[in-house]
Amino acid sequence: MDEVFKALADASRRSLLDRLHTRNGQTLNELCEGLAMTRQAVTKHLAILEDANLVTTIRHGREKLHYLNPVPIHQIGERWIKKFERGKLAALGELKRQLEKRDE
Amino acid sequence: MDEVFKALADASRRSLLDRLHTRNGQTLNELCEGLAMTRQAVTKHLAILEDANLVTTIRHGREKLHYLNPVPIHQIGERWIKKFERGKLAALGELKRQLEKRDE
DNA sequence: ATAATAGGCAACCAAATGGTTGCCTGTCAA
DNA sequence: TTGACAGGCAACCATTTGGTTGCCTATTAT
Repeated sequence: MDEVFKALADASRRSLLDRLHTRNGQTLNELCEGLAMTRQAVTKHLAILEDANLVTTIRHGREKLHYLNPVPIHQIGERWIKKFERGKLAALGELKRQLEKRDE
Repeated sequence: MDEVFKALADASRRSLLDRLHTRNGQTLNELCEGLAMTRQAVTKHLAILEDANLVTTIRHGREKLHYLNPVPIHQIGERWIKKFERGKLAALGELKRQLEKRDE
């Protein structure tokens, strides 16, 4: 889980996920197009995404196709974010109370 | 949004949010209890959480109370994670197809 | 008044991060 | 078969990050 959060912390990596979300199964060079980064930098980002299991790759001849794996993202939502949904209203209510009694 | 992702990338910071989730409105020293970190390290983490608007503070005499703000977490879920929910099954189906034809 | 308590500020440090350049390997097409 | 293309490896670099120690300020309680 920690690896996923760390992988998602970088905007370049999130935009790579976005690119795979709009078109899945791209090669490294395709993913590089239009980015202000060298191919090697993108390789490193993709490696981090792969380690976090957010991207799966398949070699096909000399090409390496990259596929988005949405499962860890889904798990962050289910296992982590939902925990903070419960009691969200309660927390906000408490915060409001505190803010109101600030000038005591 | 980027600040929130960056703030959530660190396990210590996530555990501080957890602590505030179980008991809201704690002081700095309370949040330090039992952690293998100096008070100053915790201060820095809390500052990052505050910059990301994940924590709000209220001075009360010489004490500074820390309150969890669950809104940015909720937004990550709504604005970002949900985007990847759509088409999740499609993506997995495509991945499965690719994996199956791997041995051609 | 004064000591204890809660927190803030700043300098410093090692390690991790995000990026580069240079070169090498494997695969495909002419 | 040989050049072009897709990608991999490794060394190197600057900056950011997560942490420390030392000292200072403000508030509270005795």
